[in-house]
Amino acid sequence: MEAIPDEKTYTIQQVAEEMDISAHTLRYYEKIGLLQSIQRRENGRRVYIEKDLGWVYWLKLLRSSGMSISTMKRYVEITRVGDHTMDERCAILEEHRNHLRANIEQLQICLEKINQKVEFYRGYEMEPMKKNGRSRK
Amino acid sequence: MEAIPDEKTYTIQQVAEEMDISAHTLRYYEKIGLLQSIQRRENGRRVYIEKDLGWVYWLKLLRSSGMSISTMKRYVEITRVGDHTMDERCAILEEHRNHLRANIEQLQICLEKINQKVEFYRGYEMEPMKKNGRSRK
DNA sequence: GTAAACCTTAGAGCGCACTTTAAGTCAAGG
DNA sequence: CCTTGACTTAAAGTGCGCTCTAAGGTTTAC
Repeated sequence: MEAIPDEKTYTIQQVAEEMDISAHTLRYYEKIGLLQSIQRRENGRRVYIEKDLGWVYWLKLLRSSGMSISTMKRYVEITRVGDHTMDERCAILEEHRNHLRANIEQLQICLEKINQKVEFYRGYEMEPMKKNGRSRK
Repeated sequence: MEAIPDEKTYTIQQVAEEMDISAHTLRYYEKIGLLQSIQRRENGRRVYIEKDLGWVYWLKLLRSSGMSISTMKRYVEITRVGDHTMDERCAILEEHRNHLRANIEQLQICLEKINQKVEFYRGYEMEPMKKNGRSRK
């Protein structure tokens, strides 16, 4: 699979440290099919190459942006089978992007309301008069 | 506890619908102490008033912005005991706000990278030449 | 009257994403 | 040789935040 003869390789611990992910999680991701074709030494130990680190990076990014494991699995699987799945890959990312945008927007609204509350408390500290009601909607 | 004589009241289902939260979750929140002093009818059924809806709204907001149940509990408990806990309440909100801001920033970075990927796919669809590598860091 | 709809409780179950455990293999250092 | 420590596996366990179930009580509509 690899054409490059002397590519830099990594042990599971090295990947864990470099990519800031636990070795447990790396094995877990491989087991459930998120990381595929991780090479092994003769003794069975995992050998990671740059391409694998690239995947770890990308998977971490998708996870941390809220994509579910099952969606990531779908993405990985169709990426594996060839270039003819570009359309669906794109569609998955676009849908995720929409969720993400909505999510960010929602969080920004929350942030504003929390800010308002903090300011209310700050005002109260200055001048404790009467507690006013909460507004909603 | 209530001075207003004819305040509008709500059943658990009405609250569930109006606030878009399940009746199960309302009971659960009450059980774990997030919703306090919900009144009851003679037959034991819950009666919610505006103030309670205000709390539901606020709790939903905190949850959806990523505050943990246990932090919300702390917030609720100190709010209950009186105005001398304003400082701690404010501190809780400020810390949460910091997390939230960091979180939003992180998500925006993710969004950008996903956008880049989408654009790469789009470019590929136009002109499928050679698959390039993933960049990281 | 009686069936359907809605409420109550305590407690069990679930889905997700890990995280840990147990039991074993292997390689290097002293 | 023996210990140490990093690795392997399958499988069990964990924590969170609900979500559902079971068994029963009450209210409303016909």
